[in-house]
Amino acid sequence: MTTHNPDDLRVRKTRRSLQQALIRLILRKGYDSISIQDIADEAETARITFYRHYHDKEALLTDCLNDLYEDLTRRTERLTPQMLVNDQSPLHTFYVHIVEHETLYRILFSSRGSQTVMQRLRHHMAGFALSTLESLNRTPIGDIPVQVLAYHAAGAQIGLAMWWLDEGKPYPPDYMARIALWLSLHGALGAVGAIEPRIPPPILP
Amino acid sequence: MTTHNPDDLRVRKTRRSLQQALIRLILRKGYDSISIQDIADEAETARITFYRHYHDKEALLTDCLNDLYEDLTRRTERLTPQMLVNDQSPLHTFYVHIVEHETLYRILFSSRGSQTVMQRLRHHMAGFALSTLESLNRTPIGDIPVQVLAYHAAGAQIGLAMWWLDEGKPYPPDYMARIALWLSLHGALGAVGAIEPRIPPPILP
DNA sequence: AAAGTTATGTGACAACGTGTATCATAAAGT
DNA sequence: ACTTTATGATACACGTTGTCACATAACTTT
Repeated sequence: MTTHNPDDLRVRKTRRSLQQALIRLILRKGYDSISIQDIADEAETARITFYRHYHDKEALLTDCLNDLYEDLTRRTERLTPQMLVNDQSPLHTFYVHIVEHETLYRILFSSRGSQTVMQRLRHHMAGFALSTLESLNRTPIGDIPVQVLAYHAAGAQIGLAMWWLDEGKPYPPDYMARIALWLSLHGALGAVGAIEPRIPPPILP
Repeated sequence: MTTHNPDDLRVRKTRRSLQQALIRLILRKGYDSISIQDIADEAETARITFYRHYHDKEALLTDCLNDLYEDLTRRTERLTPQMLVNDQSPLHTFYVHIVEHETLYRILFSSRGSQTVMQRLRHHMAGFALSTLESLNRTPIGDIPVQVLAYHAAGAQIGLAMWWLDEGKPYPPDYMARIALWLSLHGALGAVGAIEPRIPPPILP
């Protein structure tokens, strides 16, 4: 496969066409049933041109998702301690992003969506959780691994967002963002007002 | 497609062969590169026989995973308040189950796993969270919807388990079960020892 | 155990998707 | 204007899919 020059106008135009074509096709008929020929037709380009830029469908999808994540990351700001209690949290950005790209998120979350997407999203959210933890400027007690903390929170956010879309967005995005953050911070016992007794965390064996 | 009698010995034998063949093949060469012919060869049956029982590869995989899910449901018990602080929680059952069926869970959690089964697993975990909340015998403060609480916790558990398998099981199952439950109960602020000030939950708009 | 029923095996088929090759053409870069 | 390079058109070999009849084997029923 010839290595194309990414700065060439033709190359950039072709790749952008292919990416947008894939998005449109995913919205129209789901990911799995899409063939390379479909993408080429939709992008109004030759099938062989696809192979000159991407090895397979997954590679193109990855390219698209990178853009989506870049867009999300660009908007996501670090969480400062003061921001923990107001509406300007990165989770708010997340929920607004979901609303803006609702159809796409809906398909990615559904049974027709790709699990690869979810995995990437989980890593992304875990990274956000890690930086949030850093901004708190405290280390976990009881030798709780930070990774455990991060992926616990990441899964919680994604699972909640999936439920929210499934149910047809029963609550507004800003409420979801605040309650989601609050729950991750204070836990279920905080939610039921059972603040005592505070049981110490399990110790690593 | 002829409707086969599931009680017929030949049918049960064939389906079992196909299921086991798929598992073996996934172990050997991954899911994506497996063709129907491969499955038929491995199961020592004719290719057309596959089509007489399953519509496609995904259907066979779903069948395998449904069995897994049923097995987990059978073993999962309600969480009593006393069980919250010891090792006998359903989460312990969950992690032991993952270890026992590690290969299948890897598939389920991987990029090619079925999102449908994942969705069912999420609902299952959410139901478990709901019954846990009931056993606490307290209602959430600040009008927090119980569904939000449940799916927040469910996502956290599944996300954490996925990370744990991805990382090659860096901690023992019983530690994971206890830390997972503790984190859902006490939250991230509990994990960093920041118990005050206790910020009240957001109010529904 | 014999007769009837039903699942499986064989071999073949068209349709489709994939990946690659060649050569001419168009569009970019210098 | 000249050179370089990406794209388009066409074709090919190959593997996979889904579906036929028809014969045979295995199971169920009496």
